[in-house]
Amino acid sequence: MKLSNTTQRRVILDELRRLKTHPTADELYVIVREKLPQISLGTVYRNLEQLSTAGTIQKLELTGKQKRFDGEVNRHYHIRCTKCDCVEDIPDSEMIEVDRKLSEMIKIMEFEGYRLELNGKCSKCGRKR
Amino acid sequence: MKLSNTTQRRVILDELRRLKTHPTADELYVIVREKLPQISLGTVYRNLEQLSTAGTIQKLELTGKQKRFDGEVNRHYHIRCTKCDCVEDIPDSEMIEVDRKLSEMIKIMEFEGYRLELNGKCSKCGRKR
DNA sequence: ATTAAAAATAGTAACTATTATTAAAAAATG
DNA sequence: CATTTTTTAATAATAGTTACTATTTTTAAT
Repeated sequence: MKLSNTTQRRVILDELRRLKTHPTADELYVIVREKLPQISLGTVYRNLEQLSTAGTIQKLELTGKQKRFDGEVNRHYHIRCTKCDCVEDIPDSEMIEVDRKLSEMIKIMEFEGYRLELNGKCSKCGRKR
Repeated sequence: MKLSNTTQRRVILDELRRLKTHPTADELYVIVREKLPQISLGTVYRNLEQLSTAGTIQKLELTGKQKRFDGEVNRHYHIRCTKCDCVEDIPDSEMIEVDRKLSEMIKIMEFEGYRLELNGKCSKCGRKR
């Protein structure tokens, strides 16, 4: 499936990449409407789906009923804040050891992958670092 | 909030504890209807919610749109099968090292918890041991 | 046991997040 | 440019779950 170059898709992707908040589809919809007031929510959903299928963005299935999207596709970990409920990246440096241990385990035990979500306070809500 | 002792609640809890399949609410509804044909789906949802709030059972938020429930409340890990889509327990023995590394990390980094979901083939679909 | 108060039920409506449909518009292809 | 393909906005439909309500069941206090 070939993705054409539409204004809507370009703006959706640009805004998602600009944001570091891992927005839900409807949060992104509100943002994108500032640039394209007549865009429809369905268009946002469809494009996020297409872009994640194409590997251009990442769909996050974290706790909570809404899916979230991430413009950064390289593997990294997320923390869900137990106070404000936001989702934040965790610096890779903090995860090196765990990451190695997990990779080792999935290899030995013939798993195909894993999904790890950390819970705690985000940097705004008081996580030190 | 005090939970009364109703037939419905008792059957729901019994059946959930008997099953090792981590059923969704509607799967459990089908099972429970064999004992109580007139029970309503809402009752199953409500009771699962109450029981998990009370800590008597566990609500699992894994990949996929439906929540699953587990009669076993002690911490243990789950694998979601990439072939048949079922959810299976992983023997604790296989997870000792990872578990220790994760516990250590959340302590050092001031996380409050984590959620780890493994992906791979379940025992029926060909996971070796 | 009787009864008043509290909690739970079945049935159904409502809600939320997401996906599908469709006719019209835009983009790609030649 | 003409035509084929893809995308869009608007809206309807769906799936999973939660809320509402009148009635019934359970509990607690006589």
